[in-house]
Amino acid sequence: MSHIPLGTRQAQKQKTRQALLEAALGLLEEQSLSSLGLREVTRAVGVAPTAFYRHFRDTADLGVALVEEALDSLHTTLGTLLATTGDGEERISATVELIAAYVGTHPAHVRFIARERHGGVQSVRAAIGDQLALFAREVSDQFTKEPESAGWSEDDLLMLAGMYVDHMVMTASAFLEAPPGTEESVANTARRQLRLVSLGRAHWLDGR
Amino acid sequence: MSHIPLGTRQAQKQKTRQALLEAALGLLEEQSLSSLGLREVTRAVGVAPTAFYRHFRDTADLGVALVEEALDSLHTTLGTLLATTGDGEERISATVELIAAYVGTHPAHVRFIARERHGGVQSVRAAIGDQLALFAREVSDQFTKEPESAGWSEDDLLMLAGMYVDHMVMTASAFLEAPPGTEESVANTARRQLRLVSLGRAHWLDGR
DNA sequence: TGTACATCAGTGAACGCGCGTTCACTGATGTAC
DNA sequence: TGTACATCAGTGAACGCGCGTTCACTGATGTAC
Repeated sequence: MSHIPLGTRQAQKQKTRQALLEAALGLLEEQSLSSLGLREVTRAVGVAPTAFYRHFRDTADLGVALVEEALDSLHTTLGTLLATTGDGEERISATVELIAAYVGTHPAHVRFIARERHGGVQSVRAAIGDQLALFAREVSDQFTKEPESAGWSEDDLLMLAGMYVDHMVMTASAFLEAPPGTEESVANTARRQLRLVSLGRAHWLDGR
Repeated sequence: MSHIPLGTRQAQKQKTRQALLEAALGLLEEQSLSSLGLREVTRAVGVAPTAFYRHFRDTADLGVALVEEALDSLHTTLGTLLATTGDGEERISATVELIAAYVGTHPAHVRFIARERHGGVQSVRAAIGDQLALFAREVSDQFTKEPESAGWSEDDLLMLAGMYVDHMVMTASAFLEAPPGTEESVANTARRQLRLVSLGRAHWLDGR
């Protein structure tokens, strides 16, 4: 956030902190945060175990920091998505391609969020829940501005936004798990699901 | 499954095995399978750590057994759901109430499935994925028999069934996380989501 | 610019502890005759 | 029914190991004058 040039000492501290976060993210590819050890992380970075405490209270604390980092990058992507307008087929395709691209550039972040969303560490679960609720709120605010939402209650728009956010996380995770070569099938399913929700949205007020 | 009376020895072995599974399920309320220790489990049951090996190779193996147990009980519930017919509002309400009831009677199973579906243990993730795919297949077979599905491709029905299965798991998990007294709000959201999907289904073939 | 002192990110030794796994065992249950 | 032997679920001691945490430390960076 800050663009004030940091002193050498602070800059080095940030670098170590970032290295710890990245090492942890790597180690979390094949385990859950709940079993991640502080010594594993420092070993991967090449610092003494005790250096960990200069940055985080424990691995749960590091997890919360990872949530912020991961969802910050996702937030940027979401902004791109909301900026594009139009509802039809081309927007659906663009959305799915954006998700695929995000998974391509941030696979470890996606894995982390999908895994720890319902994971065994309460504080991390709460942090992810809060962030996703904020996303849903943003999506719903965008919906409010669209003509398709005329006549919708605030609650219903939030429900719809929540479905899109959930779908985005599920789809991102599906891309991640997809065996090489099957990504197009995941994309195809994701597009049809979005089409279905979009149709539901279009007829939501049909019976008044 | 078997109703042949077991010998005393085999019966006792089954009892211990069941106790290990139940103790593990309890311990998994506040951690992930990835960090569950074999000694924790045997300690909770009151047997020697080495007794564990008479039943499971390791905790991942126990996890796969838990998947089978958990999804077997869910399968029964799903059967009830598929047996009831009709599409409108009353079926939606019945579905959501059935999910709520299931969470009430099997909270630990729900937590386990939601947590480990994207969890850190590959074999367990695969087992859950396989079982949920089977569920989707069953739901889709049921859809095939319904008049509302006339004109639908097999793939599209499977996509729809998958959305229902995913929604069921997400809703069950939401009930679990819901602070006491807020269950009705979760139920209300779940019903509106089902209504949206149902509307999408009704208009799927509108443009041919 | 130079000097004296304060700060603090990272070190490394040490600790007690619980882990997973091995092994030879025990004693109740099961089986053959 | 009784006896002799086989099976095998659960035991308990022992092991080496990596864990999280504490503590006093070092030495580069930052600050006051």
